[in-house]
Amino acid sequence: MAADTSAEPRAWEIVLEHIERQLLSGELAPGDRLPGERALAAELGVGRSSVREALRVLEVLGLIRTHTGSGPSAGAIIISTPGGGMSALMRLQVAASGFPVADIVATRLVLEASVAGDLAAASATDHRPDLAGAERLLDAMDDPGLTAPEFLALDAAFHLALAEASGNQVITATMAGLRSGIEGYALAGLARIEDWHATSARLRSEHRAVVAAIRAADAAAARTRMHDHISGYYAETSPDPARIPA
Amino acid sequence: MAADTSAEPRAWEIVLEHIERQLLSGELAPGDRLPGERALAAELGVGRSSVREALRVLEVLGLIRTHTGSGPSAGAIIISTPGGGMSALMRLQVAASGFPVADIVATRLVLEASVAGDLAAASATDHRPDLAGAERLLDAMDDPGLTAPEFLALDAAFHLALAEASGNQVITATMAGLRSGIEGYALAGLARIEDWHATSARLRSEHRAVVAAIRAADAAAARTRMHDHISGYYAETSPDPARIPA
DNA sequence: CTGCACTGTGTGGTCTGACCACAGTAGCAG
DNA sequence: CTGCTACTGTGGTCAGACCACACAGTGCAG
Repeated sequence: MAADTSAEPRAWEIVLEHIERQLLSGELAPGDRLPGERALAAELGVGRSSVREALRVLEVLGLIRTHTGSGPSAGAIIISTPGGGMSALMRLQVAASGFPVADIVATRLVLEASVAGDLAAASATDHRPDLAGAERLLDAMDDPGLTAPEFLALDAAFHLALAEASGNQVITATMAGLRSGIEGYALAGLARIEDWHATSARLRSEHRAVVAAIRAADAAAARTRMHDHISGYYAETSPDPARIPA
Repeated sequence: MAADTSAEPRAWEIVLEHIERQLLSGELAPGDRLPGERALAAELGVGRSSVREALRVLEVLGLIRTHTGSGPSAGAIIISTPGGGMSALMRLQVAASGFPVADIVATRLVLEASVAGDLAAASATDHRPDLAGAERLLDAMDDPGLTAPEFLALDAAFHLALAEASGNQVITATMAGLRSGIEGYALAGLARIEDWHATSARLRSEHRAVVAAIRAADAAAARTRMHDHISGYYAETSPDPARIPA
């Protein structure tokens, strides 16, 4: 119960905070190479294993990429791929029952409807969003030879492409994570679909309708169409139809 | 270019996947204790340091909590505190310039407006949301002796309380993370406020207005009031007024 | 002089063994 | 029965060793 002002951080936390500080101060920036593990350990007065634990965290969080060997691409390099860390977080939290699937779907609903509305609004300005990538995916989804899982992968890529078109990296990364979190459920839900051919046709038509609303700069339509699209698919594949997010 | 089907995962990934599998299969559930690090290492045929790297990741992600010593509370225990992992992720991504602050604010805007609207809609049903905690925070914010940082802390808690009242754990955790990511900016932005007394009064009045709209089951008003509340504060404290999320 | 094989060096990746602080528990002394 | 003392097992940390890898230089063969 003593008034411990220090709290004695663990060794790996020292490393993490050191790197975070250097990141905030600009001493380290994306593209830079971190000092070697041995050098970092000596510099901070901790063991190499503690350094490695911190680096492992940074790697999973999508902040660094490590390569063995020598040369300019070797070592730990600062990157910024938020999607990876978000996906790992969501996947594991779902696995540990920290995130109910229904909440993930509800969040996706909110974000995607907002993205669709924003894209439509942007279409009315001179900063028209680039939907070429998304539409290429829609064309690919028209291939009748696709299996259901292949179709779902393209579907996920389409939704992600819309998020990217919105330009909001946080929403893009979050949606990538949300999608990863429910990927298992999405695949399992396929079994609940009676007529895949009809469902696929409906999904494709809904996708086109969303894009059309965006291109027409009809924000309200874009929002509701995206909302109904996701909500409808979830209702069709959910094992518990009672708990459908509004 | 040989057809490597294995790809030889790294040792710590083996551990991570093992635990994730056990989580998904129900073999491990929140509250359970993981085997000791030495036992896990022996069981999976990896070194203890590799096990520790995986556990460190799980800890930062908010999936386990570790305690030294002996007894029922010692060891690594499965928990589910998504907020922690989300906060670390956002904080570090902001530090590494992976997440622009403007995108975080924009995301917060979307989520909080949605939360406010949903709470208002719920107020019209018999499942009225519990706003007692949020209102207690509002009362605390009326204390004229508060410093600006103290006020901001209560403000953050208030917004989080609303998210919690919505019952969506994903949104709650995400908002906690978003908030952590821009905490530094929020504190730095205080310097840009000319008349803190007036700003504080306005913020408090806006908070009350949002809660009033929720209680009145006026979803549209709740949404717009929350939207304007956040957007307005950000406009006041942003160093770059040009980039205000719509 | 050119080109290729070889060795050198530094990187992350991993394992092992050791020690520490800590907390509960069993056992002993009173 | 009470209270103290070792004991045991936990995570936390460190040091050292070895490996695979990839580049950089060297030196020999042509």
